[in-house]
Amino acid sequence: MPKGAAQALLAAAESEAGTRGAPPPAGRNLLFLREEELRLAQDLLFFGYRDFTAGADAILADLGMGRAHHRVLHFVGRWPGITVGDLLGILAITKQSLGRVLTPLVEEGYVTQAPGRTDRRQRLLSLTEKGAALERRLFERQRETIMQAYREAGPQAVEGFRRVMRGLMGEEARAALARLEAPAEREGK
Amino acid sequence: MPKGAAQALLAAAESEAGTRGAPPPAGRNLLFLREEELRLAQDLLFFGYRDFTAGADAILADLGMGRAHHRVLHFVGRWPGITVGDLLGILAITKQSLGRVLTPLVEEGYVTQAPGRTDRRQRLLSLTEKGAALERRLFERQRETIMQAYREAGPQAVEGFRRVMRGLMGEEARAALARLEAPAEREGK
DNA sequence: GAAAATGCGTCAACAATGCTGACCAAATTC
DNA sequence: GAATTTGGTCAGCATTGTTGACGCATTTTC
Repeated sequence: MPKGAAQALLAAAESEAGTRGAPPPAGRNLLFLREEELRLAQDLLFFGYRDFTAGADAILADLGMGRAHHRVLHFVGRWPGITVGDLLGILAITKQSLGRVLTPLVEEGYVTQAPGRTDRRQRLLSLTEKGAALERRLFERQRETIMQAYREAGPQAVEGFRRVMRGLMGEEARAALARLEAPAEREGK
Repeated sequence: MPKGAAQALLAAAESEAGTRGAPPPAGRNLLFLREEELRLAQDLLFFGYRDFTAGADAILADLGMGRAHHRVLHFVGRWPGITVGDLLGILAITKQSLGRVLTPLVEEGYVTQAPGRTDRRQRLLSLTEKGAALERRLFERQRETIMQAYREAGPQAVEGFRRVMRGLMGEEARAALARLEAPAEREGK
């Protein structure tokens, strides 16, 4: 597909998507282009996500862990002192599924649990040094992948990537992300 | 970390990401900002991909299928007449894993197999009407998600999204994607 | 202060989707 | 005609998700 066509395609998609109102041409062909564009997004997400996770997966496999362990390490590292309930909310899995990876992580000394100060039923989760070290190792691996993609694409593309990815997320994920990005209000509220 | 700091962090990351050029401060701090930026990418990919697939997953669950079935429907639909070997290459899974979803899809009339014309060992895969109908239903569901994200983000962001996602992919995935996007040379080569 | 709700853990069973290893049949290639 | 390639299948295993049902400690509510 020549570059000009891609540009036209974008413009057409945009105009039909609805801001300005230049009446779209042909119609049938335009519909095809739009569909092709969206199918490309499916492809990109499949290949991109798979390869993004591949590096960390390899490290984890050596330790007898899986992607689920990484997620716990990632989000506990991102939000130290998080409660089990909040972690369940972020991951959107069941307590049993989380338990299967969290319990071993605690037993093997990657994660610590501390009783909540205001509510002693809670187990506030944090990474141990060992856990932080592993998380960092996994991060460094993914960092390479992301940095390369960011460098190749350029800063403007990065901003666009962020905007689109945010748009793909549902309400709950956006809320969770907002909380992750504003780590101020943990203890208080 | 006080709220102001988080704001400053985001702003700084933004300015470093690129357009305006106030020279970035400290350096140690700058390294930290870069890391935050990359961790955000991890978050975005996790939440975004999960929610992107959620809609189709729900439809599939009703039919007793999973994401793996969808992938087969998607890529067979995208490349009618694909051989089993090529499909294995695109999905990057084992023959056994593919067989577990492909065989039922054939048996239940979603996918047809035709012996290759030049090489009769091959089974050229295509969607039946039933298969195309299901694939379309799944596509329509994801289309909504993507279209909304694209609309919210704007055409420039879409281009950036594509560039970054491409950058995340490894060599093999890029090659596979290139073949998918240039569906001309199927039979011949 | 008793009752209800909440936070967390656990046992048991099941499903989807990866994997390895082994082996077979048909067709093609050398 | 032997070796290779393409595809299928059986058997077993691991990860990670699911329901459903309890149990315990603690907090909240009446």
